[in-house]
Order: sequence, then structure tokens, then C-alpha cells
Amino acid sequence: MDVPLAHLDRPFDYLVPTEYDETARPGTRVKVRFSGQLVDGWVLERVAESAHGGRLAYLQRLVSPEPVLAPEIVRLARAVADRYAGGLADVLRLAVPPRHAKVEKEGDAGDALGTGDGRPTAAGGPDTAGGTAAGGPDTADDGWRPYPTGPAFLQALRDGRSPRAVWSALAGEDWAARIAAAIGATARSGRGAVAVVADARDLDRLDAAVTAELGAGRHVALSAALGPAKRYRAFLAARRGRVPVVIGTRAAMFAPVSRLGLVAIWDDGDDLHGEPRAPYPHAREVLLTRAQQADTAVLVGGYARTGEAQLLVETGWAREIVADRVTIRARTPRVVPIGDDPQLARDPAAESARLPSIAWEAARAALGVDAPVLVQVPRRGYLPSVSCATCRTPARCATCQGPLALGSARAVPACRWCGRPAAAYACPVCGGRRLRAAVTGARRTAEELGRAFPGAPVRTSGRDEVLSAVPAQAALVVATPGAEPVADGGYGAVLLLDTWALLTRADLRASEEALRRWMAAAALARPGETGGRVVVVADGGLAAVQALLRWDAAWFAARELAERRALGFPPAVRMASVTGVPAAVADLLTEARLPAGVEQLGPVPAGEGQERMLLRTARSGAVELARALHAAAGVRSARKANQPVRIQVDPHELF
DNA sequence: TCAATCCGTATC
DNA sequence: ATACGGATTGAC
Repeated sequence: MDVPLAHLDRPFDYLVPTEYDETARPGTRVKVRFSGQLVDGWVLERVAESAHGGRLAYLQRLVSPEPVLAPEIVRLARAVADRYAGGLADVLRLAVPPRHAKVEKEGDAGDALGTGDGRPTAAGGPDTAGGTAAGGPDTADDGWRPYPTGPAFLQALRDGRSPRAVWSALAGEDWAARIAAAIGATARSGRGAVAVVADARDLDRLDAAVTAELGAGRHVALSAALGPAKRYRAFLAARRGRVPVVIGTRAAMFAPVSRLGLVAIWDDGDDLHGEPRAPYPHAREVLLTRAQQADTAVLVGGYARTGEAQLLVETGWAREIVADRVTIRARTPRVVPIGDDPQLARDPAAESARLPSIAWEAARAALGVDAPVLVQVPRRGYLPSVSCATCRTPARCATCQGPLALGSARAVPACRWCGRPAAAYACPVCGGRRLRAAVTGARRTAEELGRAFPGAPVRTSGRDEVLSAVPAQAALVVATPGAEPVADGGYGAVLLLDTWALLTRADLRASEEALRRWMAAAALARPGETGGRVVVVADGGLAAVQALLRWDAAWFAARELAERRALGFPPAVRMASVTGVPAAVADLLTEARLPAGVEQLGPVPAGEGQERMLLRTARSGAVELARALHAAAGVRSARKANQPVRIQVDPHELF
């Protein structure tokens, strides 16, 4: 029943009119009269008898005979709803795209896929149809060879087994080709696969790699960005069993694939993997639930490693795939941290004056050998820079001339290049002491850098316009995190300038996220042996910097997880948040029969007259906590409490 | 004693 | 949500 009310989160029985006896199969959409209203619903199963005591109504109408909802997806959605203290209807809305009648009528006959706009498999450009896959096991394994356990993983997939792996990719890795090889191996065992990436650019890349691996027509790419018709067409192709492989953004995490053999996710730390609609499931968790239910293989990959992935390794649920140290050293760019040298720290002026010059020299050296330079800057609007409130002259760092920026409200402005706080600022032009926030994005940074390197072309890649690749020639490439173009032959230098803003974020994952972004950018640099340099403006003693330097995401993740265990943070424990106006939050919590051992933290203000309570429990109590919260939401919705509360299990933002 | 109203509960 | 039943309250 497609009603979002928590207390109606259960199936209802209806009689099926004889005219629909054949067509109202499980998985079809129907309209039913429910409490006087006509509402949408799903046929979950057909049974001979109902256990319902009262009189049954007939279902009103069969919307379509297409059984879009696969039984295994119902089971998955139920598990996801339970985990996230949500309702089945909410999850099904995420799992099944809106119907598009015209697309449905294109029918099962013929090659509905190949016909035009559906962006089925031909991943742009001439595809190397078919033949590539014939390259066989050896070629597919080659790229996995630097990882001692890689070839065995692929072999297990080919053998029809279900290995589970957490994979830490090498710098410069062609990750899409590696995932495609895993998908290919799975397909060769006669099974299907679902792979999820964070954004459209990653999807394009994976799409091309899978097309090269499987040939055309064996997979679909599914993302919300496709628009309703194409999305439904791709969905139907999977549901009708026409293609064994679905790749996509998080919209694909529920894709119906029969005989599923592998679920894969790339860069599971990217916050785009978190679904913003209730009940806010995370793509990694959904895929892991699928793997558990259907006993499939798992590939959780990234340059960096999340605490959650580390937990999979430490509990023995998954094995890690990591390259050997020799290969890592050979492939990793040389990382130069510039930050707190204890010697120089006593003389801030002397130290600061040198900081940007190291970065500039690295850039100049790269440009000198006609190599591109990548400059990673914060997202537009994410980090407001500041200027003089009186004369609007951009505020600059007194010691290194870098731009000042505000990390968060009420924070002291600090230099974006050297991180030094500017407590007592005085405008060099008018002497004003007051500052105002101004938005400086990638474009502005690009201008500044362009002046610093006259002659070098400057290109930007950000939200407005994302470049997927740049040629192997001298250029400054200014990109926001996640939009870094791949450079043909690798970048000569990568400058990571926004570290202060990243590291001081009031977020549990601040340093994990910093390392993730750094590694994503640094992975695009040439190996150190061929001159690749990464300049990171941060204290070399920081664990995240050390991990970057040694390209050791596993070490960092283990450390991070140990720390979170000690502090009682996720994923070592399970957290849930309850947000709403104070009365509503209090109401829900008094109604909730919280299991023993649940700790209540807060409340903290959550804006707009709202507050947020955090609930913490041991992982063993997670199921019970979710159940209690959902039940309490049910009690409230039953007595039509009008002030809503938002319940989030594993809230994406913590502190 | 009846009818209007409130509250809680079920909705196949 | 919305409809219904039983309890409650208020007026004749």
C-alpha cells in the first residue's frame, strides 16, 4: 500500500476480480480502495485464503500487468526499511522508478534497448562491439595482478563463488576497468551484477569500461539524471532480464537483476551515496544487505577506505584487496606536506613565507616539463572567502598573501593556503578592521593562479561544468572535489590547498573525508619516480597526511576505527537522530519503548526552532532501536500527531 | 433521554 | 488521511 503512514506499514488483503485473475501477478501495480480513498498499491503475493477476519474489498484496478516489483526487491526493501526505521512504501518509491506507459508499450519484442535514446550500452563513441570480452581471463586479470589477492578474487567470481572484498586502489588506478573486469568475471559465471558509483562522471567512465569488457547490449546504465523515460526503459531492461548487469548512481542500488552474483560500489565514502529521501538509506548498506540476502560477491572499492569498510574487514565479513608495498611505492606520487615544522613553528613569519613557494615551485616544475597541474579547491559557496567590509578589497594573509576564508560561522578567518588564522586583521588599503564574507569559487582561484603563472592556460572543472579529462600539456586545472578531470599521462603536480577548511570541519568524518578527497586528487598524479608531486598544505604529522604519503588507506582506516571505538562513534556503534520541534521530539521519545542500553545525547539546536536528539546503541542493539523508533512513529501517526519528526538511522551528518 | 461532540482506533 | 463507534457531555 503506497501510503507513507508508519502505522499502516503492513500488507492488506484484497479480492482479485476474475478479469484480473491472470494479470494481477505479484509485483504489479494496482489501485485499491482504502479507507474510502483510491490509493496506489502493489500486489505482493497471491494467496488462496486471507487470514483477515473482516470483509475483503476487491482491488479496484490493475494499473499495468508489468510485474515491476521483483520478489527479491520486496524482501530487500523490507530489510532496508527495518534497518532505517522507515516504511516499506517509502523504500519502494526509491526502488521502482515511476511508470512510463509509452516506454512500457515498447514491449518485450525485439531490441528495445538498442533503439535510440535509452543510452543502453553504447557508452558514447564507437564501441568495440563484442570482441573485447573474448580477450579472456588472462587480460581481465592483468590489471588485478598488482594486488596479491586480486586474481584469486576474479577467479572465484568466474567459478560462481561469492567472495567479499574491500579494495584499496593504487594511485593512478584505472578503477573502472578493474570493476568492469570483476563484472565480466561474474557475467562469465552466468550471473548478474549491480555496480554503483557516486556521480555521472564516474558512471560515464564505468559505462565505457563495462562496454569494453562485455561488449554492447549486456548492461544498462541507470541514474536519476536520465529522466523518466530513459530511466524506466533501463529499469525495465533489467527487470525483464534482458541485461544481466546494471551500473549506475545510487538510483541503481535497488535495480532488479536476476541471478545476482556481484554487488560493487566505488568510493563508498562519497556523500552522494547517501539517499536524501526517507528513510535515507546509504548505497553501500543497501548493496551489502543485498549481498547478505542473495549470497552474492561484494566489491567495496576506493582509493580511500571508510570506517564502515574497515569494519567489514575487521569483523572478517570481507577480505581486503591491497597492492603490495613495492608496487604502491612505485605508483604513488611524491607527497610533500607543508605545515607545522616544529623547528619553524616558533617563527611563524619565516615559515609562512615559505609555504606557498613550495607549492608554486612544484607547479612551476610541472609546467616546465609541459605537464598539467591540478589544484583542488573547495566547492563554491562551501568556503566563503572574505574581503574588507569598507572597501571590499579581498582580505589576504599577512604572511603568505593567500586568501583569507571563513571555515564556518563565527570562526576566525584563516588563510586558505597556509592555514594561519588572521585574528587582528587590518585592511592594507583603507585600514578597515571589519571583514565581510564573499563567495570565492574555483573561477576566482583560477584567476589568481593564472596571474601567478602567466602563460599557462587555466581551466576549471566544477559544478557548473565538469571536465572529464584534460590533455597532457602544461595547464593549470582548478577543480572542486569530485570534479577533478583525469589527465592524460597524469598530472605533474597536484596542489591540495583547502586543507584547513576540510580538517576543521565539525564533523565526525572530517579527517576521513579529507584523506578521501586528497587521495582522489593525488591518484591522478604521475608516480613519484616520473616526477609526480603532491603538495598538501597540512601538518605532516597528521595521520591523514601520513596515510596520503604512504598511500595506506587501510592503516588510516584501522586507526580511525579504533578511535571511533574508543569514543563510541559510528560505525563502532549505531546512532540514530530524531529531529523536529522540541515538543514533537519529546513526544516521540516518550512514546518510544527504547531498548535497554540506548543512550540519549542532546538535544542540540537544529535550526528553524527545531532540535535534534541523538540516540546511541551498541551494534547488537541496532535492530531493536530501529524497531522501537518505527513503532513510536507509528503510534504518533496513528493519533495524527501533526508536528513531524524526522528519524534518521546512521544520519549522514554527525556533529 | 436524546443528540451533538469528542476521542481513539481501524483502515483489507 | 478519513470514517466509524463508543464514550462523554450538555440541554430538554
